[in-house]
Amino acid sequence: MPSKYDAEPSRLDEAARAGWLYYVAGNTQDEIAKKLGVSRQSAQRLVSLSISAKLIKVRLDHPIARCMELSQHLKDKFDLRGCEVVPSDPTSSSVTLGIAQAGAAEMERHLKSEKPLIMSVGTGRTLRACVDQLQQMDCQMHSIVSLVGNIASDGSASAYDVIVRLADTVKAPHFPMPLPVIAASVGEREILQSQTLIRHILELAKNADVTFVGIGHLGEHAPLLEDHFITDAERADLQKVGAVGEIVGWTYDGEGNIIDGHTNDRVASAPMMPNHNKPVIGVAAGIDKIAAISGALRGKLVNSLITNEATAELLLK
Amino acid sequence: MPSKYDAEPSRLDEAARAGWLYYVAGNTQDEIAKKLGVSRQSAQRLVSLSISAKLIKVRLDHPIARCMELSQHLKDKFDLRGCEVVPSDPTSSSVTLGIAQAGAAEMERHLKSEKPLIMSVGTGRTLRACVDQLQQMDCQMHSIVSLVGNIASDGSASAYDVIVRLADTVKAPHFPMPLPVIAASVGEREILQSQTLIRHILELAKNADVTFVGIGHLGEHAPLLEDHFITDAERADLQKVGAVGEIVGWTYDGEGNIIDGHTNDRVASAPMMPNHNKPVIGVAAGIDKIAAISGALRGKLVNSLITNEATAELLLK
DNA sequence: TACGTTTACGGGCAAATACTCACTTGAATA
DNA sequence: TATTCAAGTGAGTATTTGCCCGTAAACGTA
Repeated sequence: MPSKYDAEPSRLDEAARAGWLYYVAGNTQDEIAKKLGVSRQSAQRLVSLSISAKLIKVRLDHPIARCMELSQHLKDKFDLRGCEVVPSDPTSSSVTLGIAQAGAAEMERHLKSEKPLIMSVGTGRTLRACVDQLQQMDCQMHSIVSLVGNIASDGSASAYDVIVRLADTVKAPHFPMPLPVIAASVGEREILQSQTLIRHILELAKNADVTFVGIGHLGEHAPLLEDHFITDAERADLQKVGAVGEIVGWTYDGEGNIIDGHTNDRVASAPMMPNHNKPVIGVAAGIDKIAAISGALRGKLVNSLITNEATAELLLK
Repeated sequence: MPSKYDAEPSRLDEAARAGWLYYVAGNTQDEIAKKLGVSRQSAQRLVSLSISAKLIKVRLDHPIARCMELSQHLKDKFDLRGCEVVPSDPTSSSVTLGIAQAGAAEMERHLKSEKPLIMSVGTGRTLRACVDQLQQMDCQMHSIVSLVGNIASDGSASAYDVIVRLADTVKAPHFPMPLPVIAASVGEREILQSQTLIRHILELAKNADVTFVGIGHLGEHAPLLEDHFITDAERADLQKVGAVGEIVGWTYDGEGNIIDGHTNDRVASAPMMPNHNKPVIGVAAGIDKIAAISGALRGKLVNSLITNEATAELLLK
C-alpha cells in the first residue's frame, strides 16, 4: 500500500500543492503549472481536484449585519444560549450550504479546548455535511459519543455515519452506539439498553459537555421514513397526534413536548434533556423543517441553533 | 447613531455577502451582481474586498499544507529564489528520505530544458541520494561539470561520486575534476589549478546555468573529516574560528562569510559565488546541519533550498 | 501480439475575472 | 460658494479560467 512517504507523490499531494499555491499563495494556474512542471491544463485539473477532494475549505469570517440581527432576535425569542445565522443563497438547492461550514467551525471551537471534553452527536445529512467540513485535528484527549443507534433496519450501518467520520477527522476516541434507532419492541429496547456496553455509552452521553444534533421533520420525506426507521403508517400516526419533528429519533409536538407512546416507546437513543445546562446545538435549515425547529426551540430540546437566513426569517414569523 | 443591528448594511457586509456567495456558494460574479442588485464590476470589487479584508479564510487540509507554509516563510526570511520543503517522517532515521526525490525532481526539471545548459554539482551523501533517484534521460545537449575534486586523500575516487553517476543516468557529457578536495599546500593548489584542463573546467563551472550543492557541517562527524579530507585538528581549528559549515570544501561562518585562511587557502574547488544570479540550489536536511544551512542562506552562498519539514522548522526559529 | 477500454494530456475557445481609466458623487475645507 | 480629495462607478480590455474534444499512452484481455 502506498504510504505518505512514497517515492512519488500521489496525485492528491500534487493537488494539495496546486490548491495551496492557487488559493493560499494566490498564484495563477500558469504559474502553478510552471512551478510544478506540468501543463496549464494539468494544473487546472489539480486545482479542481483539490476542491472536489475537499482539501480546500473556505469559510467566511464576518458577522453580516442582517444575519446578526436575525440571530439576536432568535436568541431573544427562544431564550437561546447561542445562535448563528448564515447567509442563504436563494437560488441554491443545497440546504446545508453554509450551515455545514458554520457547524464545523463551532465543532472546532469546542474541540480546540485544552481540557478533555465529551462531545455527543446525533446523526443525519446536515451533521454529516458539517463533519465533512472539519479540518484534521488531534483531539485524543476528547471523547465523542453517539446519541443514537447507527444500525439501519436492514442491519447495515447508516449511510450518514457521522460519528466515525468525525472521530476519524479529529483523531478522537469514539463510541458509536451499536443499536437500531428504534427497537422492534418495548421489551427489546429494555434488553438492548441493559447491556453493559450500551449503559456505559448512555452514561457518557448524559455527561456530555457539548451536544450537536440535527433536527428532522415528519413530513412526506421525513428522514426517519426515508431511512426506513419507521413505516409510513407510523409516520401518519405520529403526525395525527401532533408530532412535528424529531431529534435523534425522539418525536415531539409543536411545543417541543416529547410525544407519549407510539414510536417513542421503542426509541433506543439517549434520552432528551430539555433545559440542559450544557450547550445542545441544533443544526438545521430548510422550509420543511420550520415546524420541527420551532418545536425544538420552544420545548428547549436544544438551547443553541445554527441555521440560515431564510429559515431564521420564517422562524421569527 | 448606527447600531450593530442597523438595517443598512455596511460595505463590508456587502463584501462578506459577496465573498460568501462567491467562495462558499460558488456563484459567478454575474449572479452575485444580480442578487445584490449591483453592477458586475461592483460585485467583482466586493469579492475582491472580501479577500483583501481577510473576511474569507481558505484552508488546505492536507499534510503538504504545512510544508508549503514553511517553504514560503523560508523564502521570505532568506530572500530565496526557490525553496522546497518535503514532509519529514519522524519515524525514519534516513535524512535523505523525501529530499532525494525532491532534489531529483528539481534536477530533472532543469535537464528537461530544450536549450543546452551547464549544470554544476558538488558532492556528498545527500546529492548522491538525489542522483540515485533520477530517471534515465537523454541529455546529450547539456553539460555537467563538477565543482569539487573527487580524489580522496589516499588517491582513490570518492565514494560519493555524484557526477559520474549523474552523467551516466542522464547521458550527458560530464567534466569531473581530477583533483583532491583540498590540496596539500597553497602552492600545490596553484599548480593544479593552472593546468589547462582544470582551468577549462573551472571556466565551465563559472558559467553554469544551474548549480546543485550539498551542505556539510563541521561537527563531530563532519563529512570532510569522515572522508579524510581534513584532520580532526584542522576541524577543531576551523570550529574555533567560527566555521559552522562547508560547501564543496569551502568553510564559512554563521553569517555565511567564507573563512579567511586555514584550509580555505588550499581548497581546490571552484570558488563560491555569493549572490549568484543563476539558481544555486542547496540540498540538505538534518538537525546537525542547522547552523551550516542557516549560514549558507544568510551569506547567500545558495539561493534556493531543498530541505525537510523538521529542518525547516528549526531554520525558522 | 493484437485489440478494445480506460485514463490522462494538451490545444483551442468561450466564459469568467481582473485591471485600467475617465468620470461622478459627496463630504470636508478654504 | 468654490475647490479639493477620497471613494465609488461603469465601460472597455487584457488576462485567466473552465471545459470540450481529439489524440495518445497505459492497461487489461483474449
